[in-house]
Amino acid sequence: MTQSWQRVVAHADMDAFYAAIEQLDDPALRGRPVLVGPPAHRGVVLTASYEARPYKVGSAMPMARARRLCPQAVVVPPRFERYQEVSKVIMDVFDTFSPNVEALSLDEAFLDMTGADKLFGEPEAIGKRLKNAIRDATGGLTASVGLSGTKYVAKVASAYRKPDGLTVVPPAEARAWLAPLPVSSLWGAGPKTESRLRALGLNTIGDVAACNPEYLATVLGRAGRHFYALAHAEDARVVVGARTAKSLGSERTLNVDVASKSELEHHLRNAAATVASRLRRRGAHARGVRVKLKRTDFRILTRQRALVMPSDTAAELFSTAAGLLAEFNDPGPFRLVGLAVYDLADAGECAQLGLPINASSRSRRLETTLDRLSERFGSGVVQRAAQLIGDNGVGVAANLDFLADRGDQDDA
DNA sequence: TCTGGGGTCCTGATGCTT
DNA sequence: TCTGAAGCATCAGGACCC
Repeated sequence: MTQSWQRVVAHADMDAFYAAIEQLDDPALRGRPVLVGPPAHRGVVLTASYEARPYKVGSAMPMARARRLCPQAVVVPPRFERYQEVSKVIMDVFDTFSPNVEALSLDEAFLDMTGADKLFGEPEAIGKRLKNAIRDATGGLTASVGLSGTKYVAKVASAYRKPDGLTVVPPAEARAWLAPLPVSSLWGAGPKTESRLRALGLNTIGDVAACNPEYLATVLGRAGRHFYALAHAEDARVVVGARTAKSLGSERTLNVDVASKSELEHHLRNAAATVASRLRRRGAHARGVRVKLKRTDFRILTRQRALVMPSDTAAELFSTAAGLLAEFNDPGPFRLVGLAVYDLADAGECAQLGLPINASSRSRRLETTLDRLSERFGSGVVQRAAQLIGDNGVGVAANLDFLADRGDQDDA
């Protein structure tokens, strides 16, 4: 009975989302092990279909290793635009169930279903209707759904039976239900924290619940108190609807490790163009720029700098990033180059702050042109175009516009 | 054996201001 | 004018999530 439920939280998680879409779109892939991931030398599996999982293949596994474990698997490059399209369909379904939906990623979301029993029935009925609605709207994709009184327990419940699962955990039973699960099921405890907990003799969530909270706090700091609360099925976090991004970035693992300044700048210039384009699409400006380099030993180095004026132009992001590049006291080589912006001012804030449009109309037009070329031809062309524009402004832009319209890469 | 790309949040160190 | 403490902001790195 939902009377004993102060809140009803549902968590819906699509099963092997990317791989399932590939199998939906290509009947020849159905029933076969499918690995979605970059076909390039360096890369990891984004999603493995359930047919591949008996071979111990899973997400984040190096692609080379996955292919060895499951040589008969079909490797499919990701099609993010298609996944976004299907995600939109699923999110629209969620919106018909609750006015308060918190998307966590393309394929999962929390739904606050408190008070919805009159409309949809008991929690179990809500879960069944939600799963059926997703299947109907997508043409056959399955989701696993968990329902409980808190976000944390609903999330663990959705992962409890996969694929195509439905698990309802009444709040009164939540603590006992969590107790036998491994500590790795604590939300926020990754491999490092799991090792630390196990070293303390804490192997299950029940062990953590029985532990002295002061001791946990001493050992793990604030996270210790957080894990203690979760182990007691206490989670006051509410479902939050629309959330705004706090940072955004673009990074690339390079095919070949790079040490030279000019090559690093080349990659930073491309990243700046991508990020600036995304900022403008959102009508946002950034107040800071961060550069990230990954050494060949996988150590990550970062340097950041606040901007004098919030900006949304590739030129300003790049010039700041290039300045930061000089601050790394490491000769490299590096396997990854990234650029991110943080402390974003959205369109409303920009208007409130009376922010000038940073780019002149001329350079703004050039930037727009580069964005169009980047989307159509890739970053190499952008780089070349940026060099050309350095030589000859508006006339070059006009030509690039024309070429972009023609879709003629060679001429560009 | 070989480790992505997009993010968020937390912690400790450091430097500035009062 | 100098000095130290406290508070705060910023930065770099780490851990985590999907």
